[in-house]
Amino acid sequence: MRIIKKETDYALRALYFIHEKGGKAAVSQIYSQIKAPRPFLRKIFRMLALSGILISKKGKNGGFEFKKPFNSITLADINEIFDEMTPLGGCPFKNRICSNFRSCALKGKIRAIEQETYQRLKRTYIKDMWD
Amino acid sequence: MRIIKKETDYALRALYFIHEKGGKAAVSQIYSQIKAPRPFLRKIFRMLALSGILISKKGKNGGFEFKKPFNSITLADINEIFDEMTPLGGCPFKNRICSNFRSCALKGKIRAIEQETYQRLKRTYIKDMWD
DNA sequence: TTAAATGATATCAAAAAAGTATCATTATTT
DNA sequence: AAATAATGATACTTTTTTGATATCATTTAA
Repeated sequence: MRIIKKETDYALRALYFIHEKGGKAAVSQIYSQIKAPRPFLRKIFRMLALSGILISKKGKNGGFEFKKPFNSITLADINEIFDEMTPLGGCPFKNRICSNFRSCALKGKIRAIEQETYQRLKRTYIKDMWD
Repeated sequence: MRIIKKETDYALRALYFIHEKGGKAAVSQIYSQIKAPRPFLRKIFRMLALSGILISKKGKNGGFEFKKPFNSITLADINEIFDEMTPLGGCPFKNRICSNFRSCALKGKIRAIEQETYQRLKRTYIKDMWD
C-alpha cells in the first residue's frame, strides 16, 4: 500500500520549510535543506503554484509564497496534486479494466476503502504533522 | 493511492470462484473465468498455499482447496501476502530513506494513516465483497 | 546588462508491478 | 509402466509508474 508519493513527501517538507522561513522562499534555498533534487523540486513547486497552493514570483529575488494559508492546507490538498483518486464508478486498475467491468462487485468496495483513507487525509492538516 | 495490487484482485476473484464451485478447483478451471493469465494465477496460488489460505493437491485431479475457512478470510489476510506494510518506526519510502530519518516527524503520521486503512482491511471479510 | 529566479517541456533512469517460460515433482488414470 | 494433468520452484522478461534530469525561454530586480 502506498499512501503518498515522494513528490508529496518533498512538497510537505518544503511547505513547512517556507512556513518556518516566514512564508516566502526560493527553490535554491530549500532543496538542500530538505534533501530534494533541485530540478525535481522545481517541478513540484510549479505544480503547487498551478494548483493554487503557492504564488510564484519570477525574476531576481523571486520565489514562492503561500496563496492558500499554511494553516488551512490539508494532506489531501497536496496529495491530490500528485496522485489521482479512483473516480466514482471507476476501476482502481484504470489500465487493466477486465471485461466484467459492469458486473464487477469488487471495484466499488475497494474504492470505498480508498475514499475512507482520503477522508482521513482531508482531516489531516499539514501544520499538525510536525507535532 | 494504490490500496491493493492486481495479484490481490485476482486472488479475491479466484477464491470466490472456488467457494462457489464447492470449495475445490484447479488453476486450469479458474483462470479463464476470472480473466487472469494462467501462469500468473499459478504463482498467486502457490503463495496462497504457502500462506496457509489454501491446501494444494498435486497430481492428476489435483488442485486447491481451502485450509482457512472461506468465511473467515479477510481482505487483510490476502493483501498482506502480496503487499508489505510499513513496519513500526519504519519509513514508508524504504529505499529512499533520507538522512533525517531519526528526527523525521512525517513517517509516523503517514504510517498511522496506512495502519488505519489496514485495520479497515482487517474488518472486511471477502465473503461480503460480492453483496 | 547581468544575475537569479520561475515557466514550460522533452527526455531519461530506476524501481515496482505484471506477466512468461521452463523444468522438476507428484499423483491418478489407463 | 506410461501417459496425463496437476502443482513446486525459480529465473526471466515486459510494461507501467515513479523519480529525476536537462534545456531553453521568460521575467524581474539590482
